[in-house]
Amino acid sequence: MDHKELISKLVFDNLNIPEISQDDIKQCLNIPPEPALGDFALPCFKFSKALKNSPVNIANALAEKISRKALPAEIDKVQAVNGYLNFYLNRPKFMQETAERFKNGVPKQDIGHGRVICIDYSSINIAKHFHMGHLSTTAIGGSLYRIFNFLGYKSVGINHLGDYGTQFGKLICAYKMWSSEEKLEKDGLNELHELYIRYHQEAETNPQLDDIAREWSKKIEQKDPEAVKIYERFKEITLQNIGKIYDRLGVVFDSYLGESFFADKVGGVVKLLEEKNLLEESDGAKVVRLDEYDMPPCLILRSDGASLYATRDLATAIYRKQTYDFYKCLYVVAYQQNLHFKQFFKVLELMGFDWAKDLVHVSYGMVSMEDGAMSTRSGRLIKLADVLDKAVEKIKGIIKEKNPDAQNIDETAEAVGVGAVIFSSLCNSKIKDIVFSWDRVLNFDGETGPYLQYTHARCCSVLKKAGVDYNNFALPQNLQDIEADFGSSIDDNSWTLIKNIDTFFDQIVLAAQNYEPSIIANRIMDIAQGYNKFYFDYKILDDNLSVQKARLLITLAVKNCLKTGLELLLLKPIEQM
RNA sequence: GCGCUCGUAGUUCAGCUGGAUAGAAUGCUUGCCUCCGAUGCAAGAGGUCAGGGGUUCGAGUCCCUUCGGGCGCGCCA
Repeated sequence: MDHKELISKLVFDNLNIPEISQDDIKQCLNIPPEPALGDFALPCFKFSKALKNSPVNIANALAEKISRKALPAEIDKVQAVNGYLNFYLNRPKFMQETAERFKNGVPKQDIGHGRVICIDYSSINIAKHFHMGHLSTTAIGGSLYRIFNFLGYKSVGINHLGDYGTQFGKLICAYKMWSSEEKLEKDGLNELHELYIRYHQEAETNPQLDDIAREWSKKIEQKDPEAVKIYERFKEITLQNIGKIYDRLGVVFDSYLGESFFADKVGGVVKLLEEKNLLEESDGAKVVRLDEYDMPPCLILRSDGASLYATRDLATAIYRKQTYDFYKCLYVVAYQQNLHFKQFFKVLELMGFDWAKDLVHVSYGMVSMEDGAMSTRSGRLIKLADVLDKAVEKIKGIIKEKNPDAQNIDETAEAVGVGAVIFSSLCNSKIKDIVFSWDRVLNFDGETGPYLQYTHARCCSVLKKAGVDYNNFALPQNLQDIEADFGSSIDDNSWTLIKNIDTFFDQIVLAAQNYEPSIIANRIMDIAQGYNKFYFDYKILDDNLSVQKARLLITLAVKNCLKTGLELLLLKPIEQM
């Protein structure tokens, strides 16, 4: 029986209000703001009317009545304060149970039962640099991918490549005029980036360029061998470059089917829309009216008959449902596109697909620069690779300074530097906008990734010193038969720490429900802070082996939470740094 | 103009279905390594939870309204 169940039963048995059930009482239970006020509290204000008495008197009477009989072993005492009925758990017992429960890792429940979660994330554009604006979708999606797998779902990562559109005609036009395979070979994505910028500059004074570009676009669609060859080369260069970044970030994809794949599959969608009588002509274009739902119409076909973003998204969603039979399909895309997703989800629903309700737009805030939005076209952007490199370099300096004898400095600096950047992107609510700042992204003090990794390494270090084989969760011989004594480390900090560990799994579930990795980030931050204070307050390797065993078990539980949490946030739980 | 969204210490942010004295981190000031990793720990200072109404025994949290920032609103994605 869990504590809420136990406590609500205790109260129910002593409170005689016919219209209030044990379940109602359970619902009312909450957690006091600080440990000094107990572990669970029942506000008695609601009973005031029924009992025609003041909340203070009710709480006092309940406390007395409950305390008169013997309390269950889990509960230490019951106290009434200002109309609240406060319950105090037995700390050593609870700490022991929790630490034992987390000894072999974070205990898991299978909530997913293998159901498929499609996650459309990162979804980069061909021929463009991976810049800071792309980090959120990649980090959030990559983290959700791991979170859902952890919970027993089957994640399917989809990189819906931006590989379709008129910009590729422009790029080929620019390539033919100003570039060559030699230059591509040498400068790769940088060359493509420069061509893109140059094209837009020159097109302003030379409108003929757009005509040539349009020709090339048409040639790509008609599968003209030369156009396709050049275009495929652009794609190859992009994927090579960005693959390196994905490796560094630790994100994976199960599919790279992009827009071009779906561009010639929109016919079926249009036909279906016509059959359902949803399509309407308007100013030469074909639209689905959504007035009834307080939304502007959803554009399906341009006046020249070409498909649009929404059309291809409809085709893509149908394809994904057929291919993966997903339980949910997530789109990790910035909030600018809120309306687009609302519209396209609604259109799918109107088409009669009941699974439209399983599509979720996971929207997040945007990253901008101090002087405005990032833009590839104008060349105002900050490349992620540069940020990662700078972070790694700075970390390397810190390690060399503080821990000159460290092993594998390069490897460690890579894990910590990259981790710091990822963490900065995952630690806040995803909806918040971020103004990029070098100072902020390169600050490693306080609530940062390095702090978490440091704390994990610190745990490993103590455990190792004590002879704990933490990879196999085995205590050393000399502690095996000793009874752990938790009684000597039950202050409020240690207590809060253990309670944060106790509910760690629930937080992971909450993070999944809200598609919000920052919930996990906040929790492991609390655990790390609590542990660092614990570490300072107590000697882990106490001479008294019973005490030592208890503290090692707490350390192991902390380590396991940090490891799992870090991994779910794409950070590496390194063992020394 | 309409719609969505955000507004909490100087700054960046937490704050579970409404609950007790609003919490961290970072600036800043100042302590702590003869002891398990000082990338650590602690103390001080810093708040009209944007303003105003309302619902409630109780509002940072819910409702209305004003102000301010961001985003979106037909042939881009």
